[in-house]
Amino acid sequence: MERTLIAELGQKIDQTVKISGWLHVLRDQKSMQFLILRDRTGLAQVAHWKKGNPALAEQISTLGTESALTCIGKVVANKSVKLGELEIQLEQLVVENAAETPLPFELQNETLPNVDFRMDWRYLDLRRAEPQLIFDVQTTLEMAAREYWLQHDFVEIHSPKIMGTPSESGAELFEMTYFERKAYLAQSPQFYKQMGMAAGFERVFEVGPVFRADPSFTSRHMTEFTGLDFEMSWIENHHDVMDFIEGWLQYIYQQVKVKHGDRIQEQLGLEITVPTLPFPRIPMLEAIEIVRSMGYELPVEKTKDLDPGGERTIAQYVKEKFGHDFVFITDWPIEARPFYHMRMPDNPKLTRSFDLLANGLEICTGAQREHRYEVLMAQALSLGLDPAAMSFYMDFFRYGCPPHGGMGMGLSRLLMVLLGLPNIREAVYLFRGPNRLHP
RNA sequence: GGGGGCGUGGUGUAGUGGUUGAACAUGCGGCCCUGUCAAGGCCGAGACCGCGGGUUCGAAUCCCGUCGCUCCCGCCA
Repeated sequence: MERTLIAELGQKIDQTVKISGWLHVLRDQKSMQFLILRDRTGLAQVAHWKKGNPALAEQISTLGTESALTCIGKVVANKSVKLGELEIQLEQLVVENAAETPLPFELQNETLPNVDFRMDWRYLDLRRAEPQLIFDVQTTLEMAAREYWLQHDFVEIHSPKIMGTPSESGAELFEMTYFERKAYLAQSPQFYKQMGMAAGFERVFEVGPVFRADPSFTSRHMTEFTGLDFEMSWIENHHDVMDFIEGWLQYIYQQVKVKHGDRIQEQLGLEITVPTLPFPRIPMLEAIEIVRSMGYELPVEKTKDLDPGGERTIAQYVKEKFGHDFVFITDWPIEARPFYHMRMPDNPKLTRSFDLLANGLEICTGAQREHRYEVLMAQALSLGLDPAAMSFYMDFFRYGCPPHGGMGMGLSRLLMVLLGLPNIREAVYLFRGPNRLHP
């Protein structure tokens, strides 16, 4: 017999069906047993009259909640049943995998164990409705991101995550043994995305793992995460990149709202707001002034960028002044940016770069890249870098590399902001942090 | 790397110096209940209060150390 999904039971009244799922609740009474079964589409009541089959009744009594079951029985309409006004009269039960009792924690309780304990039992934690929604949303988010990229002629790439030389700073790299040599886990696809520009792909994107060896203990950092990256050629400046990001994010929000808006409202009490275009853009030095004028005290050493409190303050300003949840902080001073960011032609102290804050959280960094070989070389040298150590990268700019720019965004950070999640651990399938390598 | 907070039955909490009552919720086990549906009722098991040391007549409670978790800062996505 073919399996029927619980959501489809309404169309099967008076038919005998097979449903499979987890024992959500067992109500074991004197003469009746009610098994609430849960599959990915919903909950349904399975009823069993004990006297009809005492041996089966005894077996049911031993079942622990969360056991994996298959039930065969007749679907009957019954107005008094609160779950869809129908129930299944149990005829046959297959215990596919009994759950031991007690469970490590109660999945359906209002109060949940702390995050760390739930991470130990993540597969059980994920059975709850909220995580199921989160990952349905993530799937839609990634799908929408891809669709938008494809509609705009991007090529998908998969760059290597094992690197022979540290890219960029080198401080936050995981080192590994690679046969007889040392190698590093990529902390960004940055250089390889840019190679796509030198390769004439014109527009590339990548969705892939990113590794950071930072011992960061916060609610928004991980040592391994999924990066959403793209790079595009023939731009005028960094505003072209921001223009693209806006449209891309708007499309993602629209898709999520259409597909999951009701569930998100129902389960998280959150109304998805599709952002309007354009997003506010504020140059960094102006942002610092605004934050100061609002009475926020930046740490004295912060003259070139904002601290997280400053970011939240500017986000609050933008929300009040423009009613917007997003803001681009643009034109960062060179001190706060890597050597490959292009500098302003009329002000070499500033770069053609930006960060994107969403509800005060940094979710994205981007820039126009310096594509002129001599200029790039000079910028690297002026920051004390050794271009020879990354000659493969410098070579990209020797034989006709177009002007280009792009950005990198954290998938889980975006999901966090989108769904108002308090901790990035809730927004990732399996969390990796300085103290978390299992499961 | 720096700082704050927390650590009590499986889980979530209460208790913050005093007599063997460490409580509550939930889960677990048993019994009861004519179909339940956030089911309900009764009974029961389950914690030497993270670990080590100290102060005190007396420590879950105060102090020191240590480990674990968590949040903030730094760093970033």
